[in-house]
Amino acid sequence: MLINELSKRSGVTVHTLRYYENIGLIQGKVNEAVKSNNYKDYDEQLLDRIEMIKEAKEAGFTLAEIKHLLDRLYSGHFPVNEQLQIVDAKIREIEAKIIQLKQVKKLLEQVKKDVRNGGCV
Amino acid sequence: MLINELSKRSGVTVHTLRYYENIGLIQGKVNEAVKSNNYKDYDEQLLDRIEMIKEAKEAGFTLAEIKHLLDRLYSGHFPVNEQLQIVDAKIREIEAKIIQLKQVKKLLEQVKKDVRNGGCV
DNA sequence: ATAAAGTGTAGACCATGCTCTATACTTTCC
DNA sequence: GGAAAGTATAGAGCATGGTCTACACTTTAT
Repeated sequence: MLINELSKRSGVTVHTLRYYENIGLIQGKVNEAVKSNNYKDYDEQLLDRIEMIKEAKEAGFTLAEIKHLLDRLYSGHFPVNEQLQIVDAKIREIEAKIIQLKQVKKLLEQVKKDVRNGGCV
Repeated sequence: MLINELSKRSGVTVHTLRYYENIGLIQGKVNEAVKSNNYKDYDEQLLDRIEMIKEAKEAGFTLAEIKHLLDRLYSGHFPVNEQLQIVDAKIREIEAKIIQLKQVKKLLEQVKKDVRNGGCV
């Protein structure tokens, strides 16, 4: 599909998709059969990849981190052990973030109690 | 205390503290009794405030959001109900983020399984 | 008294992650 | 065939959150 369709189906603007392509996060390929233009073709599978990008972004990972992770996972040139390590490391990072968030939540719940009892914190 | 001490005790650089002061996140007050300089004095309580800033930042809140939250909580000029609402809203945001992270974690655990079974994802 | 260290303000600069503009070409639709 | 819409590339601009430099002044230590 062309970039416009990818944009519509992924919900990511054409501008942003091009930005992603610039930093190597996604990649389309020019159809060699067509010589009149160098329009890029984007694979269906990119939709999954973009979904993962979105999720990971929401989870607080930088685009550089996401690129690194996806590149290695999709490359197939890395031993399973290494892939597992990468995924495990990310899982541990996420767990750490969850713990962090729970702490903040606890802190806010304390603030809530204080507000109820004191008025001013 | 002066900014250097605040920096050392909070673990935040002087530069960053000044940046925080510029955007109104923290505030020192000039000692009116001293006329030879306009060095600012920072209250002990700021240490708690800075801790909260750090935690909230880690949790993914922007400085603007943190400022807004802290301003309102520490102002004392808002009815308790409103304060509770603000805190509750933040707590709900955090809960949403936790859920998001758990989803990503699940996704990664799926990836892990795929890696184990297939080799290539 | 003088050097070193600290303080204040202003503004430049940087990385990240977009977002938009300009330019030029291609395709599509009427 | 000609306008409208789509595509590509390059580069400017923007918001956030710092980070650093320059400059002028004050305080502290020797």
